[in-house]
Amino acid sequence: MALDRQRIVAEAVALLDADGLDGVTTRKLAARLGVQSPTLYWHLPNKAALVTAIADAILDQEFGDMSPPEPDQHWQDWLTGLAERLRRALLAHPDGARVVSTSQLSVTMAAISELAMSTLVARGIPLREARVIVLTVERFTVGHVLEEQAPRPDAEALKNFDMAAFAERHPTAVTAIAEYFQPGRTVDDLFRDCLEVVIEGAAVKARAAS
Amino acid sequence: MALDRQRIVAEAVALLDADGLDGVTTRKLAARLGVQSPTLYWHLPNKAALVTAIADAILDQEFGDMSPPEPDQHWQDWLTGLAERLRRALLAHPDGARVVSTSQLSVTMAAISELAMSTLVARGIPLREARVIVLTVERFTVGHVLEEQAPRPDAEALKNFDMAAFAERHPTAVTAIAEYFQPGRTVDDLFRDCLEVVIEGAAVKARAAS
DNA sequence: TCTCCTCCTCTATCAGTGATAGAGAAACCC
DNA sequence: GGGTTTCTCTATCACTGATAGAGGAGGAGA
Repeated sequence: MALDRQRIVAEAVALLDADGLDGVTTRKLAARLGVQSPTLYWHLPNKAALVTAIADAILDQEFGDMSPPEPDQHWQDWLTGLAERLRRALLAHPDGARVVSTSQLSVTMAAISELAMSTLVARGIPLREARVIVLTVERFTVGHVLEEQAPRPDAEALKNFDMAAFAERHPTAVTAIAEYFQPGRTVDDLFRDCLEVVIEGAAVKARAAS
Repeated sequence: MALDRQRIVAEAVALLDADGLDGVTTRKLAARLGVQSPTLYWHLPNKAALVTAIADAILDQEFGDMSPPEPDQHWQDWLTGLAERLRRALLAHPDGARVVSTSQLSVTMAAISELAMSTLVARGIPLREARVIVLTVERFTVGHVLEEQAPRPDAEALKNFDMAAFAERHPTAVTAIAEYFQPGRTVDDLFRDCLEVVIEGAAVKARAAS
């Protein structure tokens, strides 16, 4: 079982799943691979490269097959599906959004952007607007999942937190969150609702420009 | 010059400006304050609390005065201004977006959300839609600035990067970026264009719901 | 067969990180 | 003045990413 880049990255993803991004250390990763930690530096220049490789692996899992929309499918629906797949990819691993937002220049992310922009252009949307729309969707999605995956405040922090005072200062926000906890509603619905805002705006912009 | 929480945070922001988030270490911060590093732990429970305090300080700088819109101002324009102020606050310091997205439960961020949601509700938008719109704007903005502040790939990485092959694989994206570098256009314009997409969608949703 | 060379992994070590234990000074209260 | 609280100190821990440089294993060529 030779040690190569691919095996390192696969094990790094497993370690990410077990211990989160802060748990991905060169020593723990090396131990899992039955090797000493400096060995990794023969295969990778540094840890940032490892994180980028993890990001690509995470995205590849969901975007192994990337296809443009069917001819009869609205680009809005197709783009919505793309954003939902991106979110699914990020949620599939602890700190997934942090990993992808930390990584520099993921080739899979670039491929996603290329496919999305060219698809929109093929539907008659001018290049500039296509880019603006795709960037908006991508950055919103990453920002949203980043928040979804933010660590819940620990018990200690909650004990020092005056919920009553917070509710008094932020009545609208607190009521809104309470309203959201209606039976049957999940975090997926919140994302879908927010994404609809973005896609709706994209449709308006596309109509205005083409 | 007594050492208190406020002075610690102020110096931490100065250190952030000088060395970036990774440069904010307890030892360097303590040295700047003329103190030994364990002293900080009497004033702060841990480093996460420090980062949250920095996030609040950064946001406070731009949102010291928060005011609802003038009676004759469209909420769309007011919300656009709010998002632009948020972006300005994040861009004002290195890794500003990373700091805010890392921080848990910033009170200033909560105040911004409360003001924005209550403002939209006051304009007749139902609570649920108001929350969805505000969350979308906030998360898009953080996601966008996070990308804006991502470290540029270093010279070493660029040398191993085959630009021609990349352009061949991603013709639309590369052309779109080139188009963006027209004289007179700046990164501010790109943000404005993307934000317009979100706000336009928000207007559509608001009309449909109220 | 012997030698060289490249590939890959090793040991040893570095400087730096967040954090804790516990001593001790200073200031304030009774 | 004695006791207590408030704050800062020294010493140390376990752990991090990273580098230098030794050395083994295997193939290539003489």
